[in-house]
Amino acid sequence: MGLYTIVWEYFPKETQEGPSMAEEVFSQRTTTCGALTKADNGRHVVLNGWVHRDRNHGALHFINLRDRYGITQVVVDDDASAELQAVANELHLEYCIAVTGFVRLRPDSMVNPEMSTGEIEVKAESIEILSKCAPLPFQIDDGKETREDLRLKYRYLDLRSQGMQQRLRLRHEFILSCRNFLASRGFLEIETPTLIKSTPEGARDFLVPSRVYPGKFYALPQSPQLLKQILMVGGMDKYFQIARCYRDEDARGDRQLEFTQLDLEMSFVKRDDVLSLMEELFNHVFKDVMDYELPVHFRRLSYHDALNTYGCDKPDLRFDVPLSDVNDLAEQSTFSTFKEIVAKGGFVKALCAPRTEGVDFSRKYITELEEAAKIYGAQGLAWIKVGADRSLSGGVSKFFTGLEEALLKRVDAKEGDLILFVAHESWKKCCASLSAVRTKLGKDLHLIRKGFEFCWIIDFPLFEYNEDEGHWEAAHHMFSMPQAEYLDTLESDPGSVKGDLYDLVLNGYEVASGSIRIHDVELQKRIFRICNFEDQEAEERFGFLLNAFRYGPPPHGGIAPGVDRMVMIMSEQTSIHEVIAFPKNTAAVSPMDDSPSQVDQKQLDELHLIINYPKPKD
RNA sequence: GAGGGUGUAGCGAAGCUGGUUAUCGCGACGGCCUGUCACGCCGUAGAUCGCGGGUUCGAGUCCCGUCACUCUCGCCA
Repeated sequence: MGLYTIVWEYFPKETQEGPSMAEEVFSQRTTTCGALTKADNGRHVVLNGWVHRDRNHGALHFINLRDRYGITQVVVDDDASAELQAVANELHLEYCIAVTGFVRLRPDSMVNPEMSTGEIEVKAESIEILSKCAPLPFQIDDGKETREDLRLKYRYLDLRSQGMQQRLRLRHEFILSCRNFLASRGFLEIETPTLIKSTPEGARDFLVPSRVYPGKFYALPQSPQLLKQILMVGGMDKYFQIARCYRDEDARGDRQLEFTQLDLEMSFVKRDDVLSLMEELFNHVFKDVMDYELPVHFRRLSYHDALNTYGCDKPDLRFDVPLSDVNDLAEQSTFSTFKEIVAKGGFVKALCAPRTEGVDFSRKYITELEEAAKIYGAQGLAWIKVGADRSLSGGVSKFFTGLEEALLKRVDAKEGDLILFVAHESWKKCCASLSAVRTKLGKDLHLIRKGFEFCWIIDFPLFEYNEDEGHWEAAHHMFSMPQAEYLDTLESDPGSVKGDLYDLVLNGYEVASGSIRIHDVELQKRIFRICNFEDQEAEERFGFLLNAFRYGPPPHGGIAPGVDRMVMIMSEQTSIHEVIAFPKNTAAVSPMDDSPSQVDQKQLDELHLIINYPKPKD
């Protein structure tokens, strides 16, 4: 960047056009491959870039020269010197070259309306090969899917593709727009350390051994949670940070070991202040970056309603297909499986798959849907077809005699639709399995609308019971404020306590999570105790936070949108690898540099580490 | 930790109920070509069919094991 700035300043525009100067003194780039138009006709230019296409007609030679800014057609004419012809014949794809020449208009019939530079071409006077390129391990941007591990191994080549260039640009613009907005609202960007104290907050920590203190470790932050709260105690009032976070858990398409959050925290705010700020932020950013108008306010759903209506706490609202409670109808039916589950206090829920052109609700397809439900714990998927004149047929229809109209009305079914049921003793598993069916239907029946559908999920439970460990733990994290009406019943009925918690959901992905925080020592200790941290242990692990809270902490709260996921969704991708320059694969390996790798014994010795290798499997 | 999918030339794919010389496109290499823009035309090389074992007269194809990648469950406040 600095280099080009210097060149521009050194050579004001008028002198750039003098061929002798540019040619003799500087073969430095004078313009980029996306900049030239017919207004530049006659200009003398130096372009740098890569050979994107090479069309050799013998005496006439076309080269598409590409850089980050675009593509310009370079022509080596039949009147070119023998020397220039020789260099042109030597070119191959992805050679890095410098082209000196004149901008000229293309003949009218040769204008390419597909290219922004399609009205002009550069007649080459000389071409310098800056560096050659070995035969490519895969073709860049040829429209075909290359195996991802190969793309990641040669990421530097993959990054040259138009898609990666556009997505990393979008990511830059997204972050820049967020920064600008937050700065304009008085937020300070403050960096917090990435070597911090390990605190058991949920995910497994990445640990960094201390050389100076044998047996002691730093942890990489899972989020700057406690540090940003302490910044609030420090009177910083409004803070944000583009924060790298680390979690040593198995990766997925939308989860990396390390990821980036737009972490922010505000003092003297209530929940709705945070929600409003985020709505304004994303309205600003989507308009700024994509010219996309979001609604001023996002829909809000309680956690309970989200599960009950869509079966999950991150519903994709780009299509409808709501879930209905049918316990009462199941009870009146003659289907013993349903009746038994209802009798045990379980749940029966149903949804209606709309008749869709080109999709046959065959037994085979219903089995596919059933498989999707079973992954989330359903024992089976019951079904009924709605025929002409609204008659019910197939599946469990015979058990619903006399209940036909009530059922049709409940799930809002029409002719040709398919009604699907899941029954389970657990409400969550019932919801989750039918939600999986809903999600599959959304894709298969092409129900998903274009666009961006945000919604808030609020009123989450503060605690969840951990069956394995035998105690309550924080559903979100231990620093979230219980809603005021539950303050007296925290200990007596943790399961019913709702927190001042909020998630932001976009197109079926959780894209941000936050809460109003606790800022009272005694309340914080009560939460620790409920989560099985006795005072002494809490003091050891979180003493620095509790100490800070003894010195006039302000009420505060915040949220942390995931940058990778946001940019992934904005660029219509389904993997965050597509918006990260150098991602790791699902096996936690970076195929390009082959990390993680072994280290020298000397390094281990300095860190006082002995490796206890796992025994090989028999 | 568990389940599904994939693995055939440098890349992307085809290869049927097992059958003898494993096919196509792109790329590479050589040649021709004055208006292309995914240029075109002619030719050449390039594959232990992920790896190991088994069944069989015969395995890319069937079976078992294993590895890699990938999706999902668990896990991820």
